[in-house]
Amino acid sequence: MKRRVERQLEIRKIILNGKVRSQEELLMQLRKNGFELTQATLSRDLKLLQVARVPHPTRGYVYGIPGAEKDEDSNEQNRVNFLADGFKDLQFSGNLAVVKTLPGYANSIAAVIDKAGPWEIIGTVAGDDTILLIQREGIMKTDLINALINVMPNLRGKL
Amino acid sequence: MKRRVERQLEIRKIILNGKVRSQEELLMQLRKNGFELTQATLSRDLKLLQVARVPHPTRGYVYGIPGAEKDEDSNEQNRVNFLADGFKDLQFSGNLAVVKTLPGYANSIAAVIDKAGPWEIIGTVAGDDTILLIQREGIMKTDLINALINVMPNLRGKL
DNA sequence: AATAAAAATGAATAATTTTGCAAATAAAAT
DNA sequence: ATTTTATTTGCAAAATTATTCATTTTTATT
Repeated sequence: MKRRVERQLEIRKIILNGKVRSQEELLMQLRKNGFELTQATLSRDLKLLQVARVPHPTRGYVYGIPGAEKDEDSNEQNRVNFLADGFKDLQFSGNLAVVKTLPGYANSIAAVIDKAGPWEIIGTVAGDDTILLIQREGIMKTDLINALINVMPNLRGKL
Repeated sequence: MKRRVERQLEIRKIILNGKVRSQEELLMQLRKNGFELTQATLSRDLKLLQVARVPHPTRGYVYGIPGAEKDEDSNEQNRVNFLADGFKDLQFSGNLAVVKTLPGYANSIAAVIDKAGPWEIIGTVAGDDTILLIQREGIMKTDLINALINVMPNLRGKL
């Protein structure tokens, strides 16, 4: 399962070089660089990487990454790390904790938390960019913070 | 030749509201708002406006304007006033406040609140016609109400 | 190591978007 | 006002991209 990661890194790299007009074109490039795959897989990769096809004044359409500028990571654990980048803030009120995220990240992050199912958190409710965490009675803020770090190591330092 | 400009402005507005997943969907919205056109024309408009279809972590694909995020300002205030019309009711329970809105307004209104980020409110979770506001510890109801009025002046009198 | 479970992939197909072209509409020129 | 020129649009077809389904490959478990 190494190939997939390498491939997506390569895709990012090519995209950031900024001259791809279609998936077919990108596919050729990838094959030239030794990656075997079909357009179907490429489409899925692009979706995962959030690469969009944006209209370009002179070149018709060009693939590009709206937000990012950097490169690296992708795979299941890295997906979590990646999602952690969407984390913005954590605040408490009574037995509730409120996580603010970048738009659209709340559900994914909440899903990660749900899946891990830390004992300290008895449930989550996610909107688009906000997650409500209901913490178990008797839990201290630091316990919950540690639980989150346990689920998403990358959060260390952001909390 | 006025219709085309108006239409494209309308498209921008709808897009910036951020919930369009396909041209068909956008087309319906436009028709509902009194614009007659086909999907082909829409495609061309989107190209002109440089609106891209970007993969969204949770929503599949969403149309958006990569570069844009700002402008508005004068329009922004109008948008806020407009959205305030969707407000229906406010009730409290403990450190929570529940806002009821017309169907479909919750997310937009919550977004306005989030953007303003009043100190009294530490987070929001929005569904379709309901917004949950988590208020900071030690805040009184009147404080929260005033914070809301501050964010959306038009609410004065409705609260 | 064998088996079960989960994830990734390709082929084919469906869904969506773009575009060539002719017709309609608007603007400019006479 | 009429003709000429340029712009805009819809239709239908082409091009492109996304997804379904079956299969293979990888990862986890016993």
